Amino acid sequence: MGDAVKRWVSMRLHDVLGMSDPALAEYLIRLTERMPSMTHVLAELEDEITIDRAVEKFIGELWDRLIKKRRGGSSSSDDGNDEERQRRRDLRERDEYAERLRKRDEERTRNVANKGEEKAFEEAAKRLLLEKEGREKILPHLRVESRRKYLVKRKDDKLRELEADIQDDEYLFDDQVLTERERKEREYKKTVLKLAKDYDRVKDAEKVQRYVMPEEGGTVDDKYVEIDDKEKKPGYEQKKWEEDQMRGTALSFGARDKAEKYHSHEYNLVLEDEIEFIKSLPLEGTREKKKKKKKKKRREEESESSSSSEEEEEEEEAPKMSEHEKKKMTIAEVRRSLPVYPFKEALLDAIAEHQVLIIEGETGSGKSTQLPQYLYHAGYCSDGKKIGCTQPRRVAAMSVAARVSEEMGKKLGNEVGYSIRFEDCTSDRTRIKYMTDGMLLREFLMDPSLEGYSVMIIDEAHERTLHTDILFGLLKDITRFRSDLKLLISSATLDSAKFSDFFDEAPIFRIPGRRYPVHIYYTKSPEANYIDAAAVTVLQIHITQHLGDVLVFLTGQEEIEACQEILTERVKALGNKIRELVVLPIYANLPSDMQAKIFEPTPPGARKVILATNIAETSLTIDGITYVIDPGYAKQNYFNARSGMESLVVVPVSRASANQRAGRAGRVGPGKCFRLYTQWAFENEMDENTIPEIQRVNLGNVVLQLKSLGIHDLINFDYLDPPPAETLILALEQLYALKALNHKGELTSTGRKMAEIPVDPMMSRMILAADQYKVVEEILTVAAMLSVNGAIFYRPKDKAIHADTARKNFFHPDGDHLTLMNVYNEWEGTEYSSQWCYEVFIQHRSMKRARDIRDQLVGLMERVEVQLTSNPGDSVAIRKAITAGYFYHVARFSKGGMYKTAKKSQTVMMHPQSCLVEDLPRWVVYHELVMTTKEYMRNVVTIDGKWLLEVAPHYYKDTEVHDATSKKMPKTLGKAREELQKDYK
DNA sequence: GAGCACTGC
Repeated sequence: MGDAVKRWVSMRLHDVLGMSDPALAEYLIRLTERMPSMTHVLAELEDEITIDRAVEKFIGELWDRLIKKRRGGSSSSDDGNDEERQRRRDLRERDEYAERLRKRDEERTRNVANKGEEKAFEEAAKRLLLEKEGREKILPHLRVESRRKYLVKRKDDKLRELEADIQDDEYLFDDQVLTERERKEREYKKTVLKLAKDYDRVKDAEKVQRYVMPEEGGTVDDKYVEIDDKEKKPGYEQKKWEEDQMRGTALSFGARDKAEKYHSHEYNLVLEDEIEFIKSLPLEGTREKKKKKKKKKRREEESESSSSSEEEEEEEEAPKMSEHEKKKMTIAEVRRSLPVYPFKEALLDAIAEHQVLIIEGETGSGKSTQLPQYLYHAGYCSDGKKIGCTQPRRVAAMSVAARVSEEMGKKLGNEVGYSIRFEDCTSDRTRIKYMTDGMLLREFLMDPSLEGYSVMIIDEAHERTLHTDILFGLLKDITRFRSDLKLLISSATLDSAKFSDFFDEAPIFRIPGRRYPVHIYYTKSPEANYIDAAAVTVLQIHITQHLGDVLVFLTGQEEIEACQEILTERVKALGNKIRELVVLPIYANLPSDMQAKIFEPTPPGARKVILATNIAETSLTIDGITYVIDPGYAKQNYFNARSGMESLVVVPVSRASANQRAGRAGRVGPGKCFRLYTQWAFENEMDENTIPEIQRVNLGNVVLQLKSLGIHDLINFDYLDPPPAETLILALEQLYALKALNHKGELTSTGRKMAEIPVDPMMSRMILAADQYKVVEEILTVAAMLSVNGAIFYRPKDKAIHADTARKNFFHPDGDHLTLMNVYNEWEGTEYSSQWCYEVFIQHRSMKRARDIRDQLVGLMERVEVQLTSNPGDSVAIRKAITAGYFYHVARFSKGGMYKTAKKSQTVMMHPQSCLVEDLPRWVVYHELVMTTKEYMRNVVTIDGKWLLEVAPHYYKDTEVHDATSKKMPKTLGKAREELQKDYK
């Protein structure tokens, strides 16, 4: 390192900073040498000194000097110089573009303030929704209240409840470290129970059949074994130890039913119109049916042990809450009744003391709604800064914001607001802002240090969505230099220790939850056919158990339909011997009118059975579920970076997920969960937690966003759980091929624009390329339709042929992308008619979504400085634009109806639903590869091989496009990988 | 001639 440079730096430092120091000079030189761009140097310096124009200029000069030096030292060719110059010009353009964006954003935020008027209508609609929610909020409190009074009168029942409590407590939380208070509480409960039991033993137990602890060798247990012996003699010995394990959990009858009974009863009192409660009828004429299946005789016991006559008498005594009393429950009282309330002060103290705090509490503790309010009133917004709170789902962000605004007596969108895709309901007055996690990630692009916030709350962190995981790393980084920013991570149990470790041993604050006990039942032996087993269990419950709806978790549409068939068939066979059973399916792709059915109240005397996918695990909650049946499987998406292929596979769920499912039975009262696997399997075969999304998905989009945030080293980024290196490398490689990154792995101006468009990189590249071909409107339609994940065409089993012919009417000879475009355009022609959708077997909901996405993309075009051009008839231009984005996804016809990918010569097939399946073209571009029974290309267009040279000359060579036998990987790719890997080592 | 769990920007 030349002394001349050092001298020069020292001298200039005097001018710029008014001070100089040899160490500082050396530091600056080293830094500038190390950084990939001038912008990076400035970013690095930002923490230490204020960057003004003088500093910028100085660093620019220093950069130039060192670059010249670097180049002078090496024997780089003119080519290299050109490349370098081009690179620097591009970086400059990129930064200028970013600056323009920032300015535009500033203007826009200023305008937000006066758009309040148009929102009035929206507002009214939301308030209606809110009112309903408010009622739901009050309910649990009312229930607790009436329960309290009731219990004073019925000590007996209270003891039974206590029994169940302890059992649940021990089962659910035994493996967890208890606080002193919790332990004492449990001890106390046990003592009380012991006394009561002793008392009971002296007395006689003639009327109510009491639950008996297994170690005491109760009658229930004896019967249990007896029946089992009779029915399942072979294999019994082998299973015995499993049963021993099971005894601790699969018990408790009379007491449970009792509790359930009176809860339902109260519910009746409180809810009147909403849920109709029907007294459980004496069961008759169903005994022989019950015996049919062997494994669940425990439940038969229950039917025997509970006599309904006694309960009726109790109901008379239950307290009735008058209308007047109900109205007296104010919002304030509801707030005070939440489990989080007693901890308010302690919580605020802890937050004041620590910068990062992990808050552990089950859903229902009120933390999502109360915490921001506490902080708000404690003055965290006094300096005009905001409190942010992220949610993994849109509806959650919306409804929580609505509730909080109601509680605070403010108009939604003013002090309390929310921000989700397609809908920004905030103003410059907003102090408490709820948003989806992905939205906060977007916000990072505009405000990388979150200057506008004084507190950030990451809610539902245990769900570990891709976006929350990324946020963890970014936020951890920010807290290092923004000591005034408070970070709260809110999670439901289990993971909190891990979060604490990640955030440098941040303290954990525990808040108790509020959930009713759920009893877990396991099967004795594994079930070979869990669909059939689930159906049988449903019938068992229906025949032997008190009324209460049943929720069954299945993996997908196909299983749900199969199960539905079995159930209706068997119910028909049973005829009028049993009560009515209403079977309802629910999965995301089900048309919305059919989805809505699950929320309709169960008809009097009937029982509702809901067959659901994972959608019922977190995304939607159904009231009135008392029984959950969990076969223990779910479909999960895995992305294989090697093949670039996604596969949807059925896997056993994790223990965390199974517990979440069980919890769905305990929302309105005590419930039961029947697991169609053994306890041994639960404990030994299932994973503790579901593999976090970040390790299972394609990261192209995320990598681009992180790059845009100036995070260069993605391999060593601070992840809570790191994604596979291969996935990152593939993402980098693709971004390089798409010219979003240059050969040094820096973000290019194109990349910066791509990052603005909320779609996958290949798609955003396609959109930008459409500018050149003057078909932006068309490509946006294609992009929007592709983004609605394959849920456009509705294909009911009974009308499959009609649906298929309807679909064929949209076919475009050039491929599926254009077919989709046809669909959209025709729909647009009908003025977005839902009737039309219904007639041609198209899902209206998906179309609306496509329209939303398209509108957003259209709005973003100005932002990425692209003109809205259109040329609907130019199929070639449209397909060229598609190819410009998806040249990575090219396949060539090989033989025997098979294709080979241009990239890795993988054998792939045309998807049978594609419009090109009849007449296989030579060259195709596919949107995605899916692994089902075979490796299929889904959504395909035909192209001309020669276009590849025009559209991606850096990626394809002449020979590859013409010569059918060529199979080598293009050289540029190898080089790119090499270069990138070197950079990230 | 097959079959798309669920979110999110």
